[in-house]
Amino acid sequence: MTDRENTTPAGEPEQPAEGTAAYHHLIEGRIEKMRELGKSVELYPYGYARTHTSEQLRAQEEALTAAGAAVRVPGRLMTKRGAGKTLFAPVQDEWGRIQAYFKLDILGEERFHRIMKLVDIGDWIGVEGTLFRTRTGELTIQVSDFTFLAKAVRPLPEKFHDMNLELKSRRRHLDLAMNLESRERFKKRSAIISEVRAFFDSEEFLEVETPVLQPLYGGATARPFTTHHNALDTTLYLRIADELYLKRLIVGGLERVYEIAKDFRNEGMDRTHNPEFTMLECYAAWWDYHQMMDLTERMLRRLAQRFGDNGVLTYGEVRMDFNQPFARLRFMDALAERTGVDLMKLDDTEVIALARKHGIEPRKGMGRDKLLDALFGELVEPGLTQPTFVMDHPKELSPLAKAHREVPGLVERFELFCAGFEVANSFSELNDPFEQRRRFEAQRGLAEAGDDEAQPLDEEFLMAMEQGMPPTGGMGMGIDRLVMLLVDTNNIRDVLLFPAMRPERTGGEG
RNA sequence: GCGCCGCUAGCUCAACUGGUAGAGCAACUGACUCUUAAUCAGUAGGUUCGGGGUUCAAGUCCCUGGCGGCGUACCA
Repeated sequence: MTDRENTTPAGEPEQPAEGTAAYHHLIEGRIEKMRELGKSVELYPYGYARTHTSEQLRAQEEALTAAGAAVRVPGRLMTKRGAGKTLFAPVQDEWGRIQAYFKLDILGEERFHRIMKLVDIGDWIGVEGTLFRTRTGELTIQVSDFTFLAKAVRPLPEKFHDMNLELKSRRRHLDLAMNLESRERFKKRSAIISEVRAFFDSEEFLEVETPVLQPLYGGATARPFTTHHNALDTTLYLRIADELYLKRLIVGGLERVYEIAKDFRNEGMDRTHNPEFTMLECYAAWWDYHQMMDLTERMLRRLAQRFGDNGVLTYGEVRMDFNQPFARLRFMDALAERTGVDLMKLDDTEVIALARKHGIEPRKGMGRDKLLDALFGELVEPGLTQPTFVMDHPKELSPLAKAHREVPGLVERFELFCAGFEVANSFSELNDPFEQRRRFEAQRGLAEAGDDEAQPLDEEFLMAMEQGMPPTGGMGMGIDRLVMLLVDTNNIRDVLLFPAMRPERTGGEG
């Protein structure tokens, strides 16, 4: 939209600017009708005594019809199909639509004129009457009376073309009003998150909350958002992960904790990345990554059974069967298989050569292990369509993971891949404070070499670990990605009610 | 970041090698007492994203800025 739209402040619709734009004429016309309507009805009443939702009417049709029961249903007027002295108009509530039938004979001149001429598409009304089926078989309310509930001064979008993704994302209220499948998708997101909570509750995890505003960020490799606290006159960061605080709770003796919360990462946005996103993290004392793997598998299977087709999910062209035991693949084995080389035996220059051979140009600050990770992303990840655990990653990539109990240079970590993208990340958590300090120091080395995502050393976190952290397994899962998988979309904006958008402006300076 | 494509009525979109900017829906007027993308007749609605340029003439060509989509790179 342009600034034109902003010249009609919401607070004073009585005095629309004398604009030349047609938009004003549409709004002016509606305001004019509202004035007329205001002479006979309350324009903004305080509530409505509903007896049924549209969904309940369908479910209880037989009983309601037999009894000739009067029902009262509020909703939004979606279209008007007038035929002289009658009017059919579907009324839409959260659960769907119910058609209302207005008839001059029944309503009388004044009320019929009101619905026919003064109530606009988009307005909210409550209809009262009895149920019947029309000649064509549609369940309909024979309206004996109706109540005006709220005015739509601004018209809704046109009804039978799809809005584009930008409009849907920027004006989510319109998307939700016009597209019932969009509503269903977001309701499903809610149901998925509820199910995740139910799962963790059943596994006897405690849901906790940790700070969003942190004096030091950590727990992931990413650039943070920075803000300032006035009273303390200090810099604070929006968290990039919950990890370091949740581990302090483990130190404190809470043995199983989880958190579902927003993380913030100051990086590029695209089809699969939003600057703020919802993360699940969980930690369990006495567990290692094998038990976390089992937990993750149980959780995904439960979600696939509830939200998929008996444990089978369809994502684009891909069918994923979550009933079968998930594949388990070692990071190095997968790379060796795709490259034909045992990478453990290569020195650094040979790794660089191999990366170049596969089109990966080493960037500043990219160590050997980051190159391996890039190679993995390039060669292996796209092929991981069925649920697959990738295990035992190089150490440098995972400064918070415990060294592998058998293979030097690796850590006990897994990532879960489905449909080619990462769904979960987990490790046997490092709980040796001396080793943890050395890992932070190594990260500092990376930072000095130009890696601006390297993790800063967190002295307070180390202090907690020095006071004794039990053996612990941890796991993180991007909830938005999970929802994308379960609702079968490849765009994160389809699963975020209000995805980040560039602010709208009225044009450049020239 | 980079590359490609796009931005025209409230919404969805047309407009040939530069030559008077159109349609459907929405709106307005009228007809119609079982419609459902209701139908029929008529009316109105435009700073063609902003700025600059070339030209007798620019929605169209050039420059520049804004916003979006897709691809690509990094990250979940």
